[in-house]
Amino acid sequence: MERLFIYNTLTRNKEEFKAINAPHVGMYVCGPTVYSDVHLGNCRTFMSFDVIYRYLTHIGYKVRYVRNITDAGHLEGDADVGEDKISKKAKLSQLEPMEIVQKYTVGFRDVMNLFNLLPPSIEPTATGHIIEQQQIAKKIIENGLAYDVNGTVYFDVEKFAKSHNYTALTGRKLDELLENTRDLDGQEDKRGRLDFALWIKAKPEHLMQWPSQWGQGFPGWHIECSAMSTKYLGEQFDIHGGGMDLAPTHHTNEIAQNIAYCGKSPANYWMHTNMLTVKGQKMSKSLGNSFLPMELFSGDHELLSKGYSPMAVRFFMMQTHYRSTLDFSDEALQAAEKAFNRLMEGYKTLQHLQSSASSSEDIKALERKCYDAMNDDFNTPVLIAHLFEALRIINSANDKKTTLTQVDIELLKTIYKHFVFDVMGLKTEEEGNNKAGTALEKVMNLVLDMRTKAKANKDFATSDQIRDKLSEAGIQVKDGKEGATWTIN
RNA sequence: GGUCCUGUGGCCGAGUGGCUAGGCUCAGCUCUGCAAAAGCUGCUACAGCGGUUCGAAUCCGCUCGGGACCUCCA
Repeated sequence: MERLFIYNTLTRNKEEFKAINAPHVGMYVCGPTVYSDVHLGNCRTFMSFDVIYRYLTHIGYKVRYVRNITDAGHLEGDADVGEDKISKKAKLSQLEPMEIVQKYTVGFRDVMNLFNLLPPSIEPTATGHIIEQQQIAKKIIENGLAYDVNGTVYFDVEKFAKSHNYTALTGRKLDELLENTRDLDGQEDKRGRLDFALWIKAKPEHLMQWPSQWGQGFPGWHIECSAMSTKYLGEQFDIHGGGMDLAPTHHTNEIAQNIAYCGKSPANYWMHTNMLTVKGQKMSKSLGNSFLPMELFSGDHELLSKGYSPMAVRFFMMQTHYRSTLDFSDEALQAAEKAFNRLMEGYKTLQHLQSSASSSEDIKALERKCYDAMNDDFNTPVLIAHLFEALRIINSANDKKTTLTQVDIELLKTIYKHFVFDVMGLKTEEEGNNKAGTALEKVMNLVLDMRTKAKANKDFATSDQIRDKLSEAGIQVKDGKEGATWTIN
């Protein structure tokens, strides 16, 4: 198996990946809160973990990938006192909370599908695990690290910090956190300013609430992940992931909960993806600078000159390492779209490449470089650089400027299959070639054949007319050594 | 204000001590009836100042700029 190195937020270092129970790997990623459409920033995180999931699988691991759906408990506004985000939206829309959940869950899955993300092994919901969350809260109280005040259960951070490193994930100093935490209204019940809720008492008008030993209420945000990761992956598993913005609060609290619950820190490797930015600023709903996937596909956005296909966008994201910020712009998207199309054209060219007795290129070494790139903390930009080297070789061979044996041609096909399609999850756009596609293929062969004859007769007026009219129709003719080919622009 | 990250050529974006990333754009050449496509070549950068070193984009310090988190957030 490949030697894989992963950057671990816990140690701030790249470490060799060792699975607890190889070849099995448990991976938990914090999923979306389904109270509105997912924006592109969210998509980037899930896409990054999709590649991680795909690569782990590709090199032979059996991965159980759990990504939750947060459909309750997530608060609007200030910590622990606001309304449930989903309830709030439901009231505005005159809908049942679960209608909101259903609508945006379906929408989320549709978008993930368009971006060609593999579905996780398990996609559990917070509302489906109320009992488990209550049990964890109860156990933490028994262990003396949480307390119940008027129907709300708080985690005692300062008490926990006496015996454990509360800030292990971020390396911050507890004193500084205590100093810098603001006073918030409605939290008089808390003993410490860093304490957070495991279970929250519901007001009568609160739409989503469940009975508990502390009265009617709903779960705090962080506890759902503790409950679901423990249930499906065990008290300790391999990888826990999420966006970088979750590390200081959500993940820090999650680790504290797990330790308080069972004495064990849940994951060995914590992975965090960086933010998608617009003009240097984090894309987020609250800043109002977010893009919806559909706006991107249609081009219906003031910052876009045109629409972009899901695969062009996916390629765009792959060009940047997951731990770097990625700035989103029309210009960068156009460049990515072009590069992506060229890469995909290369695959077509590869299908009818003629072999030679010997190769002038070392394809095996190229394949090795691709693995090395991915083994180095999933470095897709470097992988892409190598794939463009492969593309150059393919095009050169097509121009008869380099030679390839049949074995090397097959190896190039394997590289494409493994890295472009399986690992990066890209696919050709015109999938689903139906009857119309086949018919077009035949028509184009006929038209290009006629043009070739016209050229042979030096009837350039006719051949140019065919080329120009096709161009107007969005079909580009490319003359090559072996005759003409075409693509739809 | 505190903590942390970051500043690469026209644009996007890898790279952490010596050996040209890559993509897009632009210019030239080859091929071509012409064009496109493709290939080749060129534009060879590392915010500024100082230091460490035989040698720094890469390490250290300072200055300036950008960002994240500290409050819901992928």
